[in-house]
Amino acid sequence: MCGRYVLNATPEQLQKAFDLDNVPRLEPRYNIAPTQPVPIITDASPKELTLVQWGLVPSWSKDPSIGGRMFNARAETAAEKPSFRNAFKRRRCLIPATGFYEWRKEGKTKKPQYIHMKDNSIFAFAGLWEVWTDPEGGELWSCTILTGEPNDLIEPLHNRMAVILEQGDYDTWLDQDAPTEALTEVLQPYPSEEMAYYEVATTVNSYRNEGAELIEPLNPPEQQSLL
DNA sequence: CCAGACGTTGTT
DNA sequence: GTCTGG
DNA sequence: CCAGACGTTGTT
DNA sequence: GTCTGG
Repeated sequence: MCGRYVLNATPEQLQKAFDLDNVPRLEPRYNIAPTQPVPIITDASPKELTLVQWGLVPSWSKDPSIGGRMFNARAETAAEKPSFRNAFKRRRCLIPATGFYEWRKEGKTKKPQYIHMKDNSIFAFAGLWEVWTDPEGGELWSCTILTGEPNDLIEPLHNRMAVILEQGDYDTWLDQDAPTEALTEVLQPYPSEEMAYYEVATTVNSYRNEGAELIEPLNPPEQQSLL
């Protein structure tokens, strides 16, 4: 699954990876947490970044705070669930990232692991987005990250993993006319061979902490083999 | 008919 | 223990 | 995801 | 908004 991630790409990387028209200046982020604003690429405006809250608020919600617990949606069921099905049909998005964290349970303690592409390239989570309107007419835009089966790399860490899209599947995912079969086709576990992970300090546990040091390897000697 | 939920993860 | 907030 | 709160009344 | 449960 995915409850904390990293986006420290340059504007050039973002522009190139997603073929954007223009890219706003973005601070590098090493500790993005649910409820925070995140840049996404929507099917409605695929040539630009859109800032939305991470944590999908269904349009019919009475209380938008529900979004705080809607930061993931199961890929297997999102097309049917009342909270997600409309978004699954018409409001899909790419959520750019350069890495994410998983907390591995070791006895009583949880140790954060930083997972990334071996070549440190930028990638995209498969996401859904939604608009919620408050009684005064103000709009809250939000998104969620789909989860699916883990690949062989992540399987020892967790029984779920965020869905990462192949670059060649971006267009399909954002195509509002794509048939359901084509969509489920692209929601496969990302190839293990292209990914790696290592343990990091528990500093990342608090969302208040931020900075490049959060993705520094802990215990570099014994972790080298994993890189 | 109306009331109440609508979600995921992980753990038991 | 469980909910809320970031 | 983890961290942190978890409550009310009345007064400023 | 729409489905489920009573």
